[in-house]
Amino acid sequence: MSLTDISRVRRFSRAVTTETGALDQSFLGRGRPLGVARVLNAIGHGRGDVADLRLYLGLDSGQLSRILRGLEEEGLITTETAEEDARRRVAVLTGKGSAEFAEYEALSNANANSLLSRHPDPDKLLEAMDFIASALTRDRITIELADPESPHANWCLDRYFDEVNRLFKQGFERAKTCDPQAPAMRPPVGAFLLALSDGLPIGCVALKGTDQGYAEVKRLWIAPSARGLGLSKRMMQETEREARRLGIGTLRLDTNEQMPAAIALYEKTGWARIERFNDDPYPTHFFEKKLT
Amino acid sequence: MSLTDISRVRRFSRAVTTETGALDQSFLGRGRPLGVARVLNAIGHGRGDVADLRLYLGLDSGQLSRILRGLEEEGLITTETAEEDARRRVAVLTGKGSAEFAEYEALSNANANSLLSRHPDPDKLLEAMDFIASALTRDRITIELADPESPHANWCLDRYFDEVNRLFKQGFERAKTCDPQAPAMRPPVGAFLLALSDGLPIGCVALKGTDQGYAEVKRLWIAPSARGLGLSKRMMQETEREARRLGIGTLRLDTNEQMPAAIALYEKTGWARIERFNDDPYPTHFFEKKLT
DNA sequence: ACATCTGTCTGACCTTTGTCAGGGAATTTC
DNA sequence: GAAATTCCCTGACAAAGGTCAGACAGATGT
Repeated sequence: MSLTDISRVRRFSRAVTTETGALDQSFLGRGRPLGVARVLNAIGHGRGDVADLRLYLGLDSGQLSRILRGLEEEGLITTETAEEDARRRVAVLTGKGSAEFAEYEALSNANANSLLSRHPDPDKLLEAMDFIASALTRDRITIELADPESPHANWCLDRYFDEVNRLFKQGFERAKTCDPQAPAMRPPVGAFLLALSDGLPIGCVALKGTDQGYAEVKRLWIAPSARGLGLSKRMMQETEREARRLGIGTLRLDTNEQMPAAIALYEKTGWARIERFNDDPYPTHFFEKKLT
Repeated sequence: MSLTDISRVRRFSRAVTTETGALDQSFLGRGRPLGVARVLNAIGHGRGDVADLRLYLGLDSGQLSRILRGLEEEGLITTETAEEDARRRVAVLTGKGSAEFAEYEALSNANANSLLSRHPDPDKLLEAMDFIASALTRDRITIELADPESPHANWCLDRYFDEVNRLFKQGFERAKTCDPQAPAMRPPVGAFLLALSDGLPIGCVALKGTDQGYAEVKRLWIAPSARGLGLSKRMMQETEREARRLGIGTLRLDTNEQMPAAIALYEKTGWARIERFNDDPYPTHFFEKKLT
């Protein structure tokens, strides 16, 4: 790695710490020290569990305990013992606490908004941010089962169709293809998987159950910002695992010659070329994989 | 601005603070509090002036004074009164201090390096980082006079020629064009300007003096990561100001039809199309501007 | 039933950071 | 040359962050 490259990284990190340092400042606008504000925000984001908080914020048990007591005295939270284990405690926002949390959220949003609107090309800035965030949190991307009609799923599918439409010379109409119905992508016949990075969806894949002895893999999509991280391979592995769990023995999929990266992936991971098995006008290549 | 966009910005900022938080941790590996380490590093980077330090690090005068005394007791720095103003003090690294500073630099470099080498496509990551760093530090981009043969200038010029070569279908050979000689780009006949963002060069422009009653604007280049920020306009304004300072009354420039953005800029900022005034094979458009 | 482990809380203590008023020396202004 | 200003230092104090040993209650294993 050349020295210039390193100084580019360091310039980035200086720029970002200066900026996000200013972002931290916004937390101070409400007369509460940073540590306390961070704890309040973490609780607001659903991390009420004390042990979880300690881990997440890297705080000493004594320190966290004091901060929690302080918040309790302010009337912003209450603490209850957890049901499943009476040693553990869980912090919960009171009404006043929720209002205060909302104020912090508004501050954060306003900050993000002003950062974005100061830039002449916000879309490009967002793309670069997504790319970097995906790169940095790569080790923390999770793949989870989701409902095919949930907002996150729809967000991904919309992007998928947009992209396919742009890619195919002849265009792509959702009505003409065999778009799987939601029930076929739900257990026990099928599944829908989302890749989440820090809570935001960055990829999806569907497993569509059929009554013909096989299931189809469809709608594999990875956000542009998350490509090149080996995520599609992970998604496919998870899909196979899910298929096994559902007792499915044979997987099929179709794809188009204009997606060479996808085709290469399938060929590298044990999929076999087969004859056309449907009359969808868009796909040109057909694959099958037996699960053992 | 949509809520999704805002959550994308916030995801970025969380990802980055987690990562650069870990980077700050590295400063703690040497048994010194963060504030002290920051001061030592700033001094190592040439910011020895006490008033400058205070401004740069945002420290209270009392606090900085205490930190400096601490570093002095450790034998890492000495402070001297400035020559030009005996009230001001300047901190200088001792031999031991330089060694310590070098250790911090090595830590930082190793950190940046590991971040980069963990990524499958470091070049793309660097580009995204440059883009964001330029966007965030936009208000702090400075334009300075530089020597046309300095390393920074050469770095920019190399990139300029690379890019022109890629842009022109017929290619571009530095030998065939009228490449101005360095002395023509130095005062008192000409100038060479660099755009610096946090010390790194991100653009250049040359003012080439001639003995024919006008000067030529040449080699206007902005790093891809810094485009769209209105920087070329600022560079051209600075060039005109510099020309006035040198007593130049007429500016000329040539450009190529394959650079529509540049042509649009010239037309919008008071340049007039004129006849070809040289026999350089590459340019297709010629402009002139009278300075009043 | 007993010992052991786990999760949280408390109190004590220290370091670091943040803030402010005032003093002394050098410089600038009039 | 006197007054005002600028720059750095000092001392005092408060707030916040960090660390640790021990107490207590609940969970777990034998």
